Amino acid sequence: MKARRANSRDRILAAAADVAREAGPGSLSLDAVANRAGVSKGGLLYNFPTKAKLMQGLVENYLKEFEQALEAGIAEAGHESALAAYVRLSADECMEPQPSASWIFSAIAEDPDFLTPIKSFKRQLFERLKGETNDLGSLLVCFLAIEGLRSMNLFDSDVLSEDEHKLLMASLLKIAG
Amino acid sequence: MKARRANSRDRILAAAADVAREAGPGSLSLDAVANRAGVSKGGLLYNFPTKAKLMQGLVENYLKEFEQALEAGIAEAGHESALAAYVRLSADECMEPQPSASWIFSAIAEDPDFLTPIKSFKRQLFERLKGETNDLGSLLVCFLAIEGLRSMNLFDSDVLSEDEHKLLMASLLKIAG
DNA sequence: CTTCCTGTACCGTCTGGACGGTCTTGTCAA
DNA sequence: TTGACAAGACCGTCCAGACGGTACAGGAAG
Repeated sequence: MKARRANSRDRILAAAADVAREAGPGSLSLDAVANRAGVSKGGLLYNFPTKAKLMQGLVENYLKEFEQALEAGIAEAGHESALAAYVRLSADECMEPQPSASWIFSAIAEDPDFLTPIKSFKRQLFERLKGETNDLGSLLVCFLAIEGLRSMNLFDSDVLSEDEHKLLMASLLKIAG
Repeated sequence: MKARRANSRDRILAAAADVAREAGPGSLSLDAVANRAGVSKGGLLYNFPTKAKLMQGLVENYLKEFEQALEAGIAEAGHESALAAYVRLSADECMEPQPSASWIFSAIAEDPDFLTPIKSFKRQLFERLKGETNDLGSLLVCFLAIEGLRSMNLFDSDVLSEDEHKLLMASLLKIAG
């Protein structure tokens, strides 16, 4: 066991996400995160020597969890296409009222380059989906629509009603095949 | 003549957008904007008494210009659907390599509520498009895909190649009818 | 003894904003 | 026409506070 009270690194990461969501991305300060995580500022700085490292940790953690969920979704889907699995996964994720990733805005404010890993991950995902279909146009539409859904969730937009959300998902799954 | 050197208010707004784009959304300070606009900080504060007012001005200006472009696009489209005009407009806008609106991240960091007018504008737009079609599913897919495209542009994502971009637009226009 | 962490005190920088002053322009009575 | 003056537009300086980050003395656990 590495830590006395269950991995303080993860607690800090979770706390940072909480602070960003509840107090707004502009209020993500080291002090606030330390307080929220039940850790002293020194302890925080011990795990993440700089704010940039914290952001980087947030990004890496996000990508790791996303990848796991995606693999699980694809494995579970069985005969369905990977695209369909991705659609389902994203739709479920975006159903939750909580944006859950508004820390991204803090990261961008810190340095826009923090997005680079996310962008390359998305490109990889797209390439992968591309290899499994012969209708590139439909894939593009689907992929981008999901991207739009994610963006709306990120911005905490309530532009779509629940019914519309469901209809959208059904339409996408029909396109995805 | 109200101002000596041609509307300093607009110059400030443009300067703010420039700073956010070039120095990053986290570096959008009043000083930086004032310098960029060729205006003293006092002069800036005269036009926008607080940073929040500046952000508000940015949002309102953005919405105003968007609305104008949209009306022009629709009028120009003639027999085409409003949705198709919206698709074209957005596609053109997102072709430009410059994100052009990264100040939005600064606004969110300042206060997420600055997005409210944008959200309600989007909802209005959606309702309007809804009234002009009988295929809600297709509208949803189109609308969300455009949203995805805008988000990618905003995040300065180069996930899509130019060819893919064109193919996407063609597919969307086919769906939009 | 080392690892991991706490707590506190502190520093330099930057920021938003308040403030008083200054220059220009328009108005209007004489 | 001119001179007085008010209002508008803008400048430059100053400041309290918050922030990221450092330094260091300690303490519990293994």
